[in-house]
Amino acid sequence: MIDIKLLRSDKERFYNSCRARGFDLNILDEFFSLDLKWRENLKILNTYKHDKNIITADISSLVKKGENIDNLKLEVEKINKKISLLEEEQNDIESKRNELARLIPNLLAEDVPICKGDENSKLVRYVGNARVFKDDIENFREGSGNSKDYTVIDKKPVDHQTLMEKYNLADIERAGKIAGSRFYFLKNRLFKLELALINYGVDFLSQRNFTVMEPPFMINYASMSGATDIETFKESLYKIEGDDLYLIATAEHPLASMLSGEILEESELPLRVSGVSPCFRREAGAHGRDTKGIFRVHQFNKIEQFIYCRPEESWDFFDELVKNSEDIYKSLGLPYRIVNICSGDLGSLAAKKYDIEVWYPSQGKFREVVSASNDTDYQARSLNIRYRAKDGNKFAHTLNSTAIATERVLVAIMENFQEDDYIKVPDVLVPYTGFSRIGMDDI
RNA sequence: GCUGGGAUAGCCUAGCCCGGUAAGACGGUAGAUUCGAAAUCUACUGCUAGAAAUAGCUCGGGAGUUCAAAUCUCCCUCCCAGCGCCA
Repeated sequence: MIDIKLLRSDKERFYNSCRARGFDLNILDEFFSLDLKWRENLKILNTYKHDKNIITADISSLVKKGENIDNLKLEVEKINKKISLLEEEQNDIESKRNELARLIPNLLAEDVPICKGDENSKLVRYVGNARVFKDDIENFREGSGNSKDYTVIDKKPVDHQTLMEKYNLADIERAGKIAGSRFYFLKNRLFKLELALINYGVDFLSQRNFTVMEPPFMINYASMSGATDIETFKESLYKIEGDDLYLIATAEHPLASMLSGEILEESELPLRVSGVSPCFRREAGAHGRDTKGIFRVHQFNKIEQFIYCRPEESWDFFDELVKNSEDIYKSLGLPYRIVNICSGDLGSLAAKKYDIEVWYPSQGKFREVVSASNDTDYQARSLNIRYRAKDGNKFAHTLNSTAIATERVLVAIMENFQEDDYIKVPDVLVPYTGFSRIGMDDI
């Protein structure tokens, strides 16, 4: 949620930011007209209530003296009628106004590239040495800023669903039978590789001062609505029938709402927490995209980084989050690029977002594996997360970033490290898997 | 799931039975005092509207009774104790 006082006092900034995002400016106009009416009504309402308070105080003293109060009662009754009439209108205006306010997105950071659609995000850097199929060279060079760090391969790389079939690593069909499309059974060494990835990620973040934890996989409406936006409710979230519970779409949701309503000591900040959880997503807007395999599924596992910090430090911690994630992909030996996501493609909570995209040889494309956002005070305000500063309580800043979305990374490992009759396991994972290859009939 | 107890401001706590301006410690900020600090004293110390004076709101959440609700009634959430069930 944006700062309503700031919105009133610095309209131009919000109009510019919203325009760059392609946000409907009529919503801002409507907000301001409702807010004006709300403030006018509030003034009137308060004078009514003041009048009433004076009379009830009189009644109180008359009652003590044992005198008659019937006339005053009638007067209060009249005022009460006026109050309840106006209050009804005011509540209506207030809830409409607040609903609109909740739609207004965070202010953009200054270095966010401006764009209308999606394809104007800016390359930050490319790192690694990608295996690029000879027909995909142009794609690669365009996506990597004309990098020369790649190796051409003449044989078309096999896609992950074929590899999973070949080495007996998943059962998509039966998952479809019992749950529907976009589900999977992970089997054998692919499943063990996932466990290894999770353990590796947990150790990795633990060494970088994150408190690692397993959060609740379901949270209530109040927490969810504070942690995310309307769009996510519509597109992503599963609701539990009969209970006030939603399945989390990322560990960010419980990690953010964990401290809702709390006031932190300044000395506790920064607070680095990490959550490992399954993520449940309806993928309502993704019909027909990435329908094969385990690339885009309704349930996947993810290790998430989350930081609460003081406002003046949040951009440093944004860099820290990106570096942590980047180091993970470097250590796995996966070629990736980092992209500064442009204004039109940014979620409403984020002031700025970097994606890390790994090269997928069979697709001949960089695809997202990490999303790192600085939500500044937007999320903290919705969740009422403050810290005690010298000059009063202030909203903290919150940041989040994927560390490892395991299914996406499994696909990347299979595709990037495929050999003719096995898949090579990244060296850093071998201590966790106990095997260095995935081949035929391996168990 | 059952029975009982509880939730008051940053924190601790009074008020509840018996309805009438939410009292008091602690902590925090500023000032006085001091060479400086401690101690002491004074003021301020939630939210909303307002340039301000000021006014309104605020006792876990919601509804009701009443001229008037922290206080009475009903519903809900969470915490504690005991019992029951359970991986």
